[in-house]
Amino acid sequence: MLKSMSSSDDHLVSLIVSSTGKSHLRQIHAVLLRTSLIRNSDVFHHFLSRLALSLIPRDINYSRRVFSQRTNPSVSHCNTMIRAFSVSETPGEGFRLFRALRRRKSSSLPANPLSSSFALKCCIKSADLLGGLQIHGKIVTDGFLSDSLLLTTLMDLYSTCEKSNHACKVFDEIPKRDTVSYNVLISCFLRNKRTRDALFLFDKMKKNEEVDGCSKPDNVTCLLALQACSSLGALDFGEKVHDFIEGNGLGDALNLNNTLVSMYSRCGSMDKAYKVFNRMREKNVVSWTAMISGLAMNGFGREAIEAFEEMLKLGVSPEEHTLTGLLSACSHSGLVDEGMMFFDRLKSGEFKMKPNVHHYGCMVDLLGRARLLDRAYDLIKSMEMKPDSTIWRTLLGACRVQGNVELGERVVSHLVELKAEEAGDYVLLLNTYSSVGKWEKVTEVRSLMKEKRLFTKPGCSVIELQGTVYEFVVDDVSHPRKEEIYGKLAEINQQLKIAGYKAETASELHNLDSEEEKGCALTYHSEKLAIAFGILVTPPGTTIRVTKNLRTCVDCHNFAKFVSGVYDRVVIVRDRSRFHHCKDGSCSCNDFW
DNA sequence: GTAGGGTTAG
Repeated sequence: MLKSMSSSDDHLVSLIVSSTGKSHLRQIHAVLLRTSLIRNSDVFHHFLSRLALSLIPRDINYSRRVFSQRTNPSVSHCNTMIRAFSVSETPGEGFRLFRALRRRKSSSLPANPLSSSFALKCCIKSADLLGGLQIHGKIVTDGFLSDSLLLTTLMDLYSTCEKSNHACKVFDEIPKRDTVSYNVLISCFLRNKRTRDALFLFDKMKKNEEVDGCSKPDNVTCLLALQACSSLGALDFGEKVHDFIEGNGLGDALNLNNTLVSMYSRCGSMDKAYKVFNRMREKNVVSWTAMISGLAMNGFGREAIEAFEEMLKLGVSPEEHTLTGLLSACSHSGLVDEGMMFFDRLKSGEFKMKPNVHHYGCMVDLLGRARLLDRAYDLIKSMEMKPDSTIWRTLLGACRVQGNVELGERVVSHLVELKAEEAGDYVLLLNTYSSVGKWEKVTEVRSLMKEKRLFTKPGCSVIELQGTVYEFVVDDVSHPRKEEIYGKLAEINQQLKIAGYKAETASELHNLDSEEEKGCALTYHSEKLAIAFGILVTPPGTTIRVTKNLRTCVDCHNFAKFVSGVYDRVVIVRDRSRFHHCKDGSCSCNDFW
């Protein structure tokens, strides 16, 4: 049966949907109440939708009031309200409304997949796993398990709640998986640190696409895959994604090109980053920032400054990220005067922004490297905003390098105050003590760490060979070729010793627990294992690229330098904060250890 | 326009 609507209702509806602003809607509301037209379900729904969803800024209180005045809301009315709550600051209310709706046994309101969908959105917004599990139960009893869209939303819920295994199970149950469901799972893997699984899935999509034709990677997939490559430093895989982008007509997408520039930089391949950047038909501030930050990370400080100046010349206004890249370029390349000059210009308002916590962080790093520790401390104290733990850690790192015990202790007390102490902080303090021979203090810190039950994060290094990513941890024995790898490492150690390499493990107490247990047994850091594996399985002359999750230590840094000379290989190690391009026995980095 | 799924470039 077609619903007939009188011409005046029609007029009213068009008035509602074209209404602008809250006062306008209030007037309409008054008319609706006066004429009793508010009782008309359709008219009411149009009004509620406009009020709850289209009006910007939204007024959830007004919507809630209007909704509660309705005596017999329909499923659609409830759905609109649940949806409104899902984008409000009180998503929990949406979930409660859903539960009330589904509990109303006496009512004849039918189960509706959209109710579940909007309620899931509410749970996603508030990361409410329990609520999500309840909705999942309802989806099963309501018989909605064949609804792919609904299941995709459910996956997103599990992803948000860090339950990637649940998300995988739901994915397996989706009757018809398409590009979006794959993308949700990939983003779930990225969010939950299952980066290698994300790449595996990208490959699977490409293969499946030939079979079913509806899971072809799109620009979102490529963006996610490139992010995965960036975080792993997986250059070969990144190039495969790049080829796919070019081969499928996505080569002009600005966001993809910007991400490509960033990916190549973060994989240590500045020439490829440059190539993409230069070929871009369209560039925005993000493109420039990606380039500047990439140059900074790889130790090309002067080039980063040149790029920044060229950007200004072209009339592109920098953003906060741009300045972060620029200042970090100065600090990483030891360009103290330049860094200070840019920071002064930033403070003067020339770039139409105020320095943020990241900008201050770069300056603390810069001053720390310039051995101006007290100035760095004063700078932190002068900040308008509250210094975060990262900024204190930067200073702590500088204290360790320069053996400044007194300031190091003070910095740790700030971290304690912030309730942000980590094992790594105490390791830095401990190393500061040991660098000046305060052994009783070293023991004290060790027992303090035990007392506080602080454990160091395991170091992990990855190396990619022909698109496959291999992962190593300290003293890794999980690799099938472990004997060969350890054999190779022993050989490398011998060769390096001849060349003058001396293991330097005393100053870096990176692996406290095992070191104590094993006495003086040899401990192999993950990056050494990864480098040895690379030497073992690649032909002579091949560049070795290793990515590490933590900062690399002095010893491994020296190890990489010597390997580059003795084995005539370019060794590129990316650690948590920068690149070490080692060639002919020396490193591009400016870190003075 | 009474409707629902993924991305937040640096």
